[in-house]
Amino acid sequence: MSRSKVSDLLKNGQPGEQVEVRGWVRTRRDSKHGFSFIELNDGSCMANLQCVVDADVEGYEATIKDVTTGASVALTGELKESPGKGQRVEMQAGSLKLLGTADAQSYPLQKKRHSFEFLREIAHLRPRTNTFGAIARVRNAISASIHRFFQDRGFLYINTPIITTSDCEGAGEMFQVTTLDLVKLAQIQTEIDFSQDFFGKAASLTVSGQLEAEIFATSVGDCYTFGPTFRAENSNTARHLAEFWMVEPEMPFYELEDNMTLAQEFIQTVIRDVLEQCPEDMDFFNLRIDKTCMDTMRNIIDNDFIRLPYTEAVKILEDSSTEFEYPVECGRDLQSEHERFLTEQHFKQPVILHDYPRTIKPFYMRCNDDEKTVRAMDVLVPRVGEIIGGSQREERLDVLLARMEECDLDPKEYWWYADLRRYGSVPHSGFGLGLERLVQLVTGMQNIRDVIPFPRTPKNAEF
RNA sequence: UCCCCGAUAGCUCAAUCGGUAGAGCGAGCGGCUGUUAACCGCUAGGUUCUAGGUUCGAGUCCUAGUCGGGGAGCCA
Repeated sequence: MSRSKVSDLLKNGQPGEQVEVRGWVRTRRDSKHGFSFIELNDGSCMANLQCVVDADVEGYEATIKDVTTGASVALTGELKESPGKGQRVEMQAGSLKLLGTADAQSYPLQKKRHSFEFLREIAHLRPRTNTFGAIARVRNAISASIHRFFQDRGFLYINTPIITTSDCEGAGEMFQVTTLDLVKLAQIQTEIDFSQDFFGKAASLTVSGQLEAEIFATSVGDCYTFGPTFRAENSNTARHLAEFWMVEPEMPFYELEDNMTLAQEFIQTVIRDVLEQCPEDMDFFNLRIDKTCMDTMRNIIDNDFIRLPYTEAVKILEDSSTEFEYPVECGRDLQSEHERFLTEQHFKQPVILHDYPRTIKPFYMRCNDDEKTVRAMDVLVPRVGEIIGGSQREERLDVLLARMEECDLDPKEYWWYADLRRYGSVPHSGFGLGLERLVQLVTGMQNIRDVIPFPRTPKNAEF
């Protein structure tokens, strides 16, 4: 007999079927009338399979005391209509085999609610809980949907490098990558000679695949990257990770408006897919994690995102009667509280802010004719804030070089990036979406450390 | 990195003015039960985050540190 998955049995299993299941015990309830209920979970879905094990079942006597929360077991038996409430079918076990024990005294996961802070300390066991199992399934559905969205539109999936020697892409502090013997170098005080290092120059982990993606956008056409990204910022918030996953589409012949349209369709399509594919997990999040979760999803799916120029956003904020801790000032970046006001209170739906002051944006964004703003866009969503940052790229060589100078960057370091404007330059656009922030948005989870299996943050890389 | 708050049983928390360390849940044992957040009784379980200091006496006050939470900055 081959192993069935619990999700399949609960959905399609018919009374009378002989089946085998394997998984981990969530809880056991004994009846002194000589049988036990075992709630078995194998991670395939939120729900457990209730298995009724009579005392005369093979393996019962010898093992039932060790069939505790967390233990792994294999069960064979017959599916039956369940007389009890809470499940359509259950298993009447014919055999019980204990695969691995879990000492009840020391097993950290109890039959009770645990705080997310505590579960973070046992990240190797937290996927066995309802919440983290659901997050894993939803995150998977999101990732698959992301690929499907782009593949359906003929985008090429491009693998951009993890290790880079472009030392300043204007996107934050970088993790250095080296094979130099740091212990030895610390003992003899000397200048570091990076020509002796593995790549012959200083190298780091990537903070973005955008510049490389532009190479492919201007050759093979629409493309996207989807991979890990590293920022060595000492940021300690519920929205930042040192290692996170980013999706970066890059499209030739797209202007900013096209970019905004793609961003909206992208988010809406992925959310629609998740609602369709993970209904039970989403019910759980809506019930236990964030009661407004489903309403927020519906709202995002059903409405066009608001498109709002930066200058008009400033006006709205200035005209509002709300007292902000930090005053709104044209020419400066908006504070989190301002962004939250716009998306959570004023519009109550996603907002795409665009055409920001050039002084607060990176060199590669396309300059507007007003010489004050650039074709940048940020997609803001309720509760999570900025989920997408993107722009139309500067395709005019002279303007790009001038902007590099303005930003104190050495054009020599970006010779190949400038070449793209030197030979067959075209208007193009792209954006970056933080995967974990999207998972946060969909699940309602408050802390980004809980929507990635193994969070990396300052002072934290245990698992 | 900055501001505020916190760290006490396996987990979540309480402990008045500085005076003998407490509950619920979980666990063990027993009872009851087609149960499903099961229920009832009993039992065990503590270097009160770390290092100093004040005091006759510190979980409680002071200093420094570590880690966590909320907010801010950086951003996705």
